Amino acid sequence: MEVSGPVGSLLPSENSGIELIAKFFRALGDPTRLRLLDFLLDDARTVGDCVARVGLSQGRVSAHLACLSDCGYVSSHREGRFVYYQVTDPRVASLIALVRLIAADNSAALAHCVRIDSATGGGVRPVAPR
Amino acid sequence: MEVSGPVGSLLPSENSGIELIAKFFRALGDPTRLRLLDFLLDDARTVGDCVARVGLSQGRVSAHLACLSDCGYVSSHREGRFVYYQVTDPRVASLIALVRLIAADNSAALAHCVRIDSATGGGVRPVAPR
DNA sequence: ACCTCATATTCGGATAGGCAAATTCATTAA
DNA sequence: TTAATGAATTTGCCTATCCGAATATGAGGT
Repeated sequence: MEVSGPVGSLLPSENSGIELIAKFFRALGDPTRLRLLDFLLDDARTVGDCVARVGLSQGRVSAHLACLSDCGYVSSHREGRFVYYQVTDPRVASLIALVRLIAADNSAALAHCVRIDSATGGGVRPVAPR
Repeated sequence: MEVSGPVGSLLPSENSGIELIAKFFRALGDPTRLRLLDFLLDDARTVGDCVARVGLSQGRVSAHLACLSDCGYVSSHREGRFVYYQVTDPRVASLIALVRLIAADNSAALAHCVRIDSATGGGVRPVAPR
């Protein structure tokens, strides 16, 4: 095994590993999931709480939470009819904080980046002016 | 004005700010861009270098680099006919390293998360077995 | 068993965003 | 100016993923 190069790669050597990291980032690439994550940093909350918080349909919120859970950003436990979700890994907060810092220094350019669209999402939109 | 809650929010209060953070994450949610970023951590490279590295079309690579640039992950400078791209913010490496750590502890679940698809992309695919 | 409430999954529809190929723009050499 | 080369943009196509609404599943109460 190599003793490690001068700088080497920060990424897994296998394609599947790189794809996982990308997936992991994509999980945080949605405003709703970010809001949920933020909401779940302090306390355990039920799906209903989350629905009230973000204002989307129950089904959609449930799916978002499942996604965050699959990716390991939150953990969940059932209590009777309720399921509680919560961020348990303290590194998650660090991650968001770090990104906030970096993004803050580039907010102007970021805002104008059209290669990644800031759309509202795929939902019901008024008309789309051609 | 509030003096700040017990923990408060890690996110911007404005929707537009949250959307920016999401955008920022989405920029890293693509395997090709991750590979490029990794490639650009050590030295400045031309678009041609990057094309050779990732093996995609020149146009696609150029667009990916522009995206990374817009988001502030890399900076660029022209030298004659060549344009060099490079990661200049050391926090970018920290960010990737941190995510690697967190993702590593959840790789099993992450790999099975179907809510975020690991697809190869929209390009030319052999056949797709119905 | 049956009903109710909370959560999860499925369905149909629309946009974001990835890819290659072709085209255009920019810069330097003849 | 014209040709050559590297990079950026446009075009057409295809998949990922968002959304709400409807439906299904799980747990507790009657």
